[in-house]
Amino acid sequence: MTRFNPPAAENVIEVIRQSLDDLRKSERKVAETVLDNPQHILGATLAETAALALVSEPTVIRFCAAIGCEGFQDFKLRLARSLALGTLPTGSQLESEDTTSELIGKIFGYTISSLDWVRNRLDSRQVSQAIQILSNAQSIEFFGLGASGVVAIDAQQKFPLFGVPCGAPTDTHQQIMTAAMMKPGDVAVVISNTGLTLAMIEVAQTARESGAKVIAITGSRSPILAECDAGIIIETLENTNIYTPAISRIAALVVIDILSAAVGLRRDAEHGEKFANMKRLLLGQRRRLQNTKKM
Amino acid sequence: MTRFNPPAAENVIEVIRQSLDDLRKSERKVAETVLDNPQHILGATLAETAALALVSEPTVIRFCAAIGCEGFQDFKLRLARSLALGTLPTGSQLESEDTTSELIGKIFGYTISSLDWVRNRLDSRQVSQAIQILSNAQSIEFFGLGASGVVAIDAQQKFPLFGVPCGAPTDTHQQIMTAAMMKPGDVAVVISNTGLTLAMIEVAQTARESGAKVIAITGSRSPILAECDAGIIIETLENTNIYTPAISRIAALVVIDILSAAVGLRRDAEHGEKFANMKRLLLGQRRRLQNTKKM
DNA sequence: CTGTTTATGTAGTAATGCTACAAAAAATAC
DNA sequence: GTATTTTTTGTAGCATTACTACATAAACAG
Repeated sequence: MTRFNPPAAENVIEVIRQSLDDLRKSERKVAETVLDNPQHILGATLAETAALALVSEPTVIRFCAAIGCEGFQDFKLRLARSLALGTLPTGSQLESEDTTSELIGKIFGYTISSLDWVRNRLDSRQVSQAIQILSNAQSIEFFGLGASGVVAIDAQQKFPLFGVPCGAPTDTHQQIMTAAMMKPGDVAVVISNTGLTLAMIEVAQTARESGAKVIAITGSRSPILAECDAGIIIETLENTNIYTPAISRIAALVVIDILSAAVGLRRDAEHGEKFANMKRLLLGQRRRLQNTKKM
Repeated sequence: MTRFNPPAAENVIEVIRQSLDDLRKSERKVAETVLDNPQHILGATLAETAALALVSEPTVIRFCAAIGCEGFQDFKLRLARSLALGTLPTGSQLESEDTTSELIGKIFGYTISSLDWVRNRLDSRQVSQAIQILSNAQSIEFFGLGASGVVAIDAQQKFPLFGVPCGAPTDTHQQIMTAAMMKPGDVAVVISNTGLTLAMIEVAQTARESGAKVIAITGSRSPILAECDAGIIIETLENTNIYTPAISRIAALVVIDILSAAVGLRRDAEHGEKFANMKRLLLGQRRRLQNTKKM
């Protein structure tokens, strides 16, 4: 009776992909048909789906049961939910005739669905490894150029909140100097979307030679990983359109959020209380700025 | 026959809310029932929904038609899609026992649904106004501190791609100086999540006195708006949890994407071709960095 | 090759969504 | 205020749809 544990679904599409091997031959035909064009299945009826997969209707139903759904209807609902994110960017080619509302919808939609895509491809083991290293860091330096430089600066603003002193030098000379001055116990986080930028590869090498641990955050399985102790790959869907928002930097910011939250939670017991004060100090800063104003 | 133009749906829940006034009495009962507990309707059948709203089944169907759906099934699918975003953050309180996978899921989920929230509350007229001003700018200066400073730097990296020279001074003294040196035809974009930071208010005033147009990007209907020619309010849901990702900076980046894309599209005819070159130059820059390396 | 298990399809059933029509309510005209 | 039209809502029936019991076919073991 029991074939395998029914995967408690959240993202059906992902579940189907993972269950592919456990399915029977004709059930797999259904699975492939669904994966091939999920959007179309949404509009289709049970009979149509069966015809499309060249199987009988009950097989489709058994397929639904196999992936943990109550029935075909339930399956379609879950599918709709999964597709809500993945579907958003359809027809999101920006056009100069677009109204502002359309532009807002398209760019937000594209950003949201891209983030979903990134999430599904993020390797939690890579992230765990990075957290492990960061948790034990005495100090952290973030390195990046261009858009990745923005991410580095952002990270440098977040981590101190959890009791880790850190920096983010912005120009290549400062970066190499800082990397050269690092010492065992320190951690260097090198951010490079392409992973090809030579200046960044060099920073990674230098930091490592100085005895620091090196973590890379990059957009693909790129050369820079060879110079690092841990690497987080943020896979974004390439989009050649000029006006397309650069999703990689936003995805990287979210990863920074994850890392800082994880490190923060680990240090919670020790530094948790300090945070409330920090926030009050920041508030005070805003007041004090008024007095030091006119240069 | 024709009652009102059927709203081409995207987010059904939003459509329902907007259509409330145009609906008939008993259709509105259905609408309210759905809005009251959309999650429950997803699992319900047509008959159940009708019973819950104390109306007949055809009324429910007419309701579906009125909000632009093909029928009850179609309505449920669209509802599922809308809810996919809105439901994500449930139970996303971060806990120190969370596994890395859970952490990733929660933070991405929170970010995604927050962006959806922001999108639904963004006033396209405010954005249009900002686009209008930016399109005519001779040069643009972005101002921000802390997390907003990161956004300013990001913006300063994007806009030049579309033919607008710009800057983003980072410390308060540079900011005031730059603001004081601006001239008619220039545009200052002042980014402040709180909208209370005095240094930023001052920058806005100074820039305006210099004859520049001033645009504010802020988190609420805040005092800084009084000093500006246009304002974009990015409403984010406050979350007091320490480790919660700062959604406002990410939302602001998306807004920057929208603004830059819009301005870019407007200048398309003139500057569109230049972009391809720009990208090639950037690639070359990566190579050249190797030679200038060792300080 | 035979018996057993597993996988798939056929045929029928219950229920679901939908439509034609009628009743009721509201609006308008006189 | 009544009559007539228009609009709104409900009733009853129909066509489809999803699903289930059973039978057949395929795979496998001995």
